[in-house]
Amino acid sequence: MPYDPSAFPPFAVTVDLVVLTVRRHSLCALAVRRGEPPFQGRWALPGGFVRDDEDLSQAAARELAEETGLCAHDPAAPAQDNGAHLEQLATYGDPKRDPRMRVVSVAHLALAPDLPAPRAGGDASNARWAPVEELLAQGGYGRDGEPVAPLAFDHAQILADGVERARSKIEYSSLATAFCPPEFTVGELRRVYEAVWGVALDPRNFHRKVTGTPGFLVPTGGTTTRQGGRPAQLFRAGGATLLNPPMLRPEV
Amino acid sequence: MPYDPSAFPPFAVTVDLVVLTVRRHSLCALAVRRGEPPFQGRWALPGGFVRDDEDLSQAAARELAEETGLCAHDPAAPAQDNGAHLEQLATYGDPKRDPRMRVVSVAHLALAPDLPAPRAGGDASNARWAPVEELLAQGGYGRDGEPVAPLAFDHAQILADGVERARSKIEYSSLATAFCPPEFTVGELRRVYEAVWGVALDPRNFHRKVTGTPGFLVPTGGTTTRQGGRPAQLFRAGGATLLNPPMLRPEV
DNA sequence: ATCATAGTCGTCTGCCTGACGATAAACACT
DNA sequence: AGTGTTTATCGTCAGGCAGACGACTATGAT
Repeated sequence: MPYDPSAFPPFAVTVDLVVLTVRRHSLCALAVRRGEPPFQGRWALPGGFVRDDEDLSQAAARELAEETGLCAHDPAAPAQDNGAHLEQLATYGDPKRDPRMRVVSVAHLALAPDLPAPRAGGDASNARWAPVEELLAQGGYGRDGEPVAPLAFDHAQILADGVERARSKIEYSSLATAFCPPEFTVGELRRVYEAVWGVALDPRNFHRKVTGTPGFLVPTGGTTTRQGGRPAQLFRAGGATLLNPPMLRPEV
Repeated sequence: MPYDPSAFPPFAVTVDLVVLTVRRHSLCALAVRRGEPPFQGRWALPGGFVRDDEDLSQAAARELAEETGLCAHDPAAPAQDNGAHLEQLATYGDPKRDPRMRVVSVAHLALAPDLPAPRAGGDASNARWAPVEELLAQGGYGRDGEPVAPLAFDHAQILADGVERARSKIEYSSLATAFCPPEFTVGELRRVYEAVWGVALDPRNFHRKVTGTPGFLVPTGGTTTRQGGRPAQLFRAGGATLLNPPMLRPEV
């Protein structure tokens, strides 16, 4: 049995990406327009086939670079120059999830700071950042009132799972800094939490919390006034990845 | 491109299982002995190919039933008669993880109460419960002094990831009850936490904590004395899946 | 000058936690 | 029957953290 290729059914394996960022106070995901059937013209998550000699994380990093120009952020390299956080999310393998053939998709979650306009093979009209509520509003209407078709395949489920992962993971890890530029203020970090969780946080308690959690933030010494108001201290992400004590998400 | 099978490399897709239980105060995993190369005679995690018409979770549930006789516990069914908790863990797809061919393995994590001896296709000598430290002690020695070979393939990594998932998930979810029989005492639940985390917990504070967390435990009215000492109240798992406030794992 | 905006520092109160004393109810001895 | 051992359960107390919120600071806009 071991070497007989007929002993197991062949699968296609893909990686799909949930790329999240925070723009204009709302959590947005990268969506690309499908150029071919099935689901031609519909929005979908970026992704593609895993190549013959690639590891899954390599394939995800390659797709991420192709779609956004971002370098995947190796967990071992804390200096996040232009790197996004990238981690495996979950794997989706319903026999009917792709009408053409049996496809197993290993979804990955990427978190990136706010970026300029996306590019999908150089074609800007086929890729965009969209608020996740808009992408998940099945058959609803977008911000400009036009009807929005649901995402292709099972990508709505994948996106929902990715958003939920991000929401819960910024609670007990320093992952929220992956949404920020290399240097950021406490207020910018707070707006990340507010956008991802969709809640308002008390600026004073938030400030006390994040500056008091060891290893979360290290001051750079500089200040900025890019938000208006009194100048704010600039910070970099500290070495800690697990927050102790964790940030607490307010009750529903 | 869409319908051309030559456009993507074919993969074999398997499910591997990390089946955990608590026996004799220690966290144990199910291991099976490989009967064929590669890694013939070595211990490995149970698993097998995903069939053509199966979803990944169905394949995992089927393998679990074949190896242990357990029914997979659907998250929607809170009554855990003889059902184990089953959830997807992660997917492993290094091109060289199987020397024969390109295999992507979707690992699943199963948590079960203490069971009678395992069976692997009816052959008891080819399946066993082993303490996870023993299985993870690369090239170390088992409890009876005989040398232990490391697990086959990348199964040591998969097992380590599964154990870590279990350790962190019993902190903020009611998953620890999946290690207990349908009715159990606070002391039995505490010994689960102690075995999984490998720490000693204060019985008084633990009792206050779990009985005070809403939805975690519901008293059945009965008592038992199977642990010796004063009779203890019996409880069933409550409906809550997420614990608020969470259990706190003591510091390192 | 005045206002609006955003940041930062304090205070107070209630809740949770860890440490630990005390009591209760079974069993195993003598 | 009495005594010790084991496990379960209840209480107390001090320290720490979180939410609510007042106060003050430093900038730009009018």
